[in-house]
Amino acid sequence: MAILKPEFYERDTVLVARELLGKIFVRKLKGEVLSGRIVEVEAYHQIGDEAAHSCRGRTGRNEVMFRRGGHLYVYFTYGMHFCMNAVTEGEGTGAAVLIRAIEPLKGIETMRRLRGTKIPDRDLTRGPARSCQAFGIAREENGLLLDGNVVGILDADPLPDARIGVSCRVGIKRSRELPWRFFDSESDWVSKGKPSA
DNA sequence: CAGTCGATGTACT
DNA sequence: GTACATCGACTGG
Repeated sequence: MAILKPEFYERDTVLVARELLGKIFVRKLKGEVLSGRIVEVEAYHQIGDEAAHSCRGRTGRNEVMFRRGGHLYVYFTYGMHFCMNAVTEGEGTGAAVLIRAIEPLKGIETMRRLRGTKIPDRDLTRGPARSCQAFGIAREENGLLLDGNVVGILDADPLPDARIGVSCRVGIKRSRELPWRFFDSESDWVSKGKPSA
């Protein structure tokens, strides 16, 4: 399967979020390929979404979120964690899809090493900050293109609609009512985070 | 199993 | 100061 091109990301953010389920996130780290299946995502948008980092306009922190679709937006939060997003829509829009959980496929030994030995395999990637740590995603990866050079997402068969779970987003207070979290309802790797509404 | 709570840096009021 | 797109250790049942 091929790496998803910018045209995939430059569409409606909620649509892109749904279609990212089942696709394969790949990350090259020191010559090794880490990969996994995306099983949980959330959409964020500057317009009508008070929870998005972009909701009050462009700043130094969220600058990448305003680039054209197909970039990787990584941010630091809670003093110790990173989360990663795929930027969507066109230049200047300020929208992205948060990758909340991934089912590990390749490079599990490396993920175990990056996450720490006492972590059960089940918790390697079950959550946005855990996924970043398992794939070695941090500040240096912010702003990279998802072109497969260092990071990228491989196309795969779409999930049937009946298999896609929908809920409100996790860990936010503003715009909590938006049903913009999507997950593979048959996956054991979806995070345990509780929707905020 | 569920609930609570501290850690810890950055952005923003 | 305060909030934060979280996690892991700890508690009690």
